Amino acid sequence: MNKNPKQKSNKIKARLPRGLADRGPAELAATREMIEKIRAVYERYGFEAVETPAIEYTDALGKFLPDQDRPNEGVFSFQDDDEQWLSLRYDLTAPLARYVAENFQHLALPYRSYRYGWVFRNEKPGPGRFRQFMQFDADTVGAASVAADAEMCMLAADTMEELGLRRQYVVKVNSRKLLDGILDFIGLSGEDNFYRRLIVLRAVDKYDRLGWAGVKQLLGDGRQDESGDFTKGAGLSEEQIAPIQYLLTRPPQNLQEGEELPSWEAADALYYNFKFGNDPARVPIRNSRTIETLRGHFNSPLFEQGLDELDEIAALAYRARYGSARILVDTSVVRGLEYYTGPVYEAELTFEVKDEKGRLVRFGSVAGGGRYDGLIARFTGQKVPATGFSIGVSRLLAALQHTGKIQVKPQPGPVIVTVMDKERMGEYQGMVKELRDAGIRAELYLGNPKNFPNQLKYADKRNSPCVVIQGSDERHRPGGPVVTVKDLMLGSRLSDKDSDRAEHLRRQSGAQMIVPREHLVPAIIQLLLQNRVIETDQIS
RNA sequence: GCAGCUGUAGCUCAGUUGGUUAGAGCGCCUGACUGUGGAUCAGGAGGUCGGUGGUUCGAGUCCACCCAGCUGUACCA
Repeated sequence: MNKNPKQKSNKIKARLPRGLADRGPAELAATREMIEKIRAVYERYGFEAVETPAIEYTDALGKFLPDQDRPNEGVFSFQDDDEQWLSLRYDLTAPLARYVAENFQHLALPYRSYRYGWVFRNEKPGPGRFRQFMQFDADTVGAASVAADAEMCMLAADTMEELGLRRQYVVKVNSRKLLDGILDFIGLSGEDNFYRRLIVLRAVDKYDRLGWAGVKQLLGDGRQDESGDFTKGAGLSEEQIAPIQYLLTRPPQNLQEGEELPSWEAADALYYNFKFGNDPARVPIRNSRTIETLRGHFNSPLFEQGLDELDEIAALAYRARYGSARILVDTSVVRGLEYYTGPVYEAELTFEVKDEKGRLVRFGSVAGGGRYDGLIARFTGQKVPATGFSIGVSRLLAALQHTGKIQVKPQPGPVIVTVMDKERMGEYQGMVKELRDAGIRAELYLGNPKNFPNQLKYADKRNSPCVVIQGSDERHRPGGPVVTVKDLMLGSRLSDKDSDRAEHLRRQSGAQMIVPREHLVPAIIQLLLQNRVIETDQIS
C-alpha cells in the first residue's frame, strides 16, 4: 500500500507505555487474595463498599483547569465533546468527596465507606512507582471526633496483621496541627505566607530521605543535590528553623525509670536501644510520654490542640490494647498533601530486604491518610469533617512477595486431554466435559495434534498437573477401553538430564497409570488431591 | 523539567587503534529418536548496530543533534 520506498516497516512496534505494567495470572491471583483480606477487615469495621468511576470532571479533583499547552501535567486529562475538561482520578479521596457532596441527603452520617481501584498519575515512573496503580481506600465522613481517626489507625494495624505482617510494620500518627502551630509561632501564618508554608511542608516531608541536614538546607537558603541541581529553599532564619527541628527530630519517648508496663503492653511495645551511662538497654516507648514532653514548648494554642488530639488517639488505642509497636506517635510524620487539617497517619514496613542485585530495598510507607475537614466544603460550602486512609495495593503486594507472605507462583494449569486420533475429537471432548462437570479445570488440546510431543510441551508450559492420553492401544484393550493418565509433576521429578532417550522413556512410564475409561474422573480427582492441586472441599 | 549513564537478534552480551557478506550463549521454529515434557543430534528463522545528519575511500566504532531507557533530583494538585 505504501509506495514510499523509504518506508522502513509497516509493522507497529509492540511496546508497553512507560510506567505501566501488564499483570499475569500469578500476580492477579495474589492481588485478589490480598484484596479479599483487606476487604474482610474493612467490612468487620462496618465500612460499606461504594465505587466511583475512574473519570471525573477535572475541577472535582481539585486540580485547576489544565494548561492548554500542557493539559496532562500530573493528571491525565482530555476534553469532552462539550469542551468540559475530564481527568482520570489520581486518588480515591477526591472522587469520594464528590460522591458524598452529591448524595449528601441520602447518606447516613457518619458515612463510612471503602473502595479499591486503579488511580492514575502522570509523573515520572521509577522502581515501584507506576503511572497506574491500585489503591484501597476507607473514609469516615461526618465524624469530627478523633475517635474516627483512632479507628483508622486501628484499622490500618488490623489490616497489616491480617496480611501476616505482625511485628513487621508500625502505624505512625501525628497531627498536622503541631506543624501548623509552629508555623504560626514562627510567623508564617496568613494568606501571604501560603507559598512558603508549602515549601516548608515539602521540605519536611523529605525528612526520612534527606535527613535533618537536607531538610535544614531546604528550609534555609536551598539545597544542591549530587547531580548539581539546585532547589531553592524557604528562606527561613535560624530562629525560625529551630522549632521545626525540635518537632522533626524529636524521637518517640521512652518509659521513665521506675515506670512499668502491663504485660500486654510490654509484649506490644516498640523498644529502643538506649544508653544509660555505658549500658545499652532496651527501653520501651510509651506514646503518652512522647506527648507529655512536647507540652507547653511553644506558645501556640493550635500546637496544644494537636497534642490533645494525639493524646486522645493514643489513649483510645491504648485502651483497645494497641501498643507502641503497632500505633506509634511520631512527630516527624507529615505527609505531603496540604489538604490535611488534623491527625495524619502512615503505615510503614519496618523490615528491609535485598533485591535481585543484592541492594537494600526499603519499602517504607505503604499506606497513609489523615483528616481533611475542608475537602467536601469545596462542593457544598459547608464544612464536613472527614478522615480517610489509603493503602497502596501494588506496593504492598511487592513487599508481601518479598516476605513470602503471599505466593506469586504460577497457578496449576488445567488437565489437558491430548489428541491421538483426530477422528475421535468428540470422544476427547466428552472426557473434558466430564472433568469440567466434576469441577476440574480441563481442556482439550486445540493446537495441531500432528505431533504428540508438542501436546506435552504445551501441557508443560501451562503447568498442567497431568494429561489424559487415549490412542488405539488404550481404546482396544481386551478388558475394555482405558485411558493413560500421565502425572506431569511426578514425571518432571523423574526426569534426568544425563540419561539417554531410552532411559528417559523408561522412567517416564513410571509416572503414568492406566485406568478404565469409566474411572477417568475419580482417578484424576485422586491424583489432584494427592498433589494438592485441589482440596477436598473443592470437589463438586 | 535538570543532571549523569546507557542504547548491537526475543533475552544477556562480544565486536580489537574506523577496514570485506556483524558474532556467541540462551530462547524460538522445523525435523530425527516409529505414542511421551528432559537430554542428544541435524537444520532454520530472526539485526538497515535507537534515529537523522556529518567527517572519511570506508562508520556498529569518530563528531553533532534528536529520540528512548535507567539512575539521581525536582514537581506530585
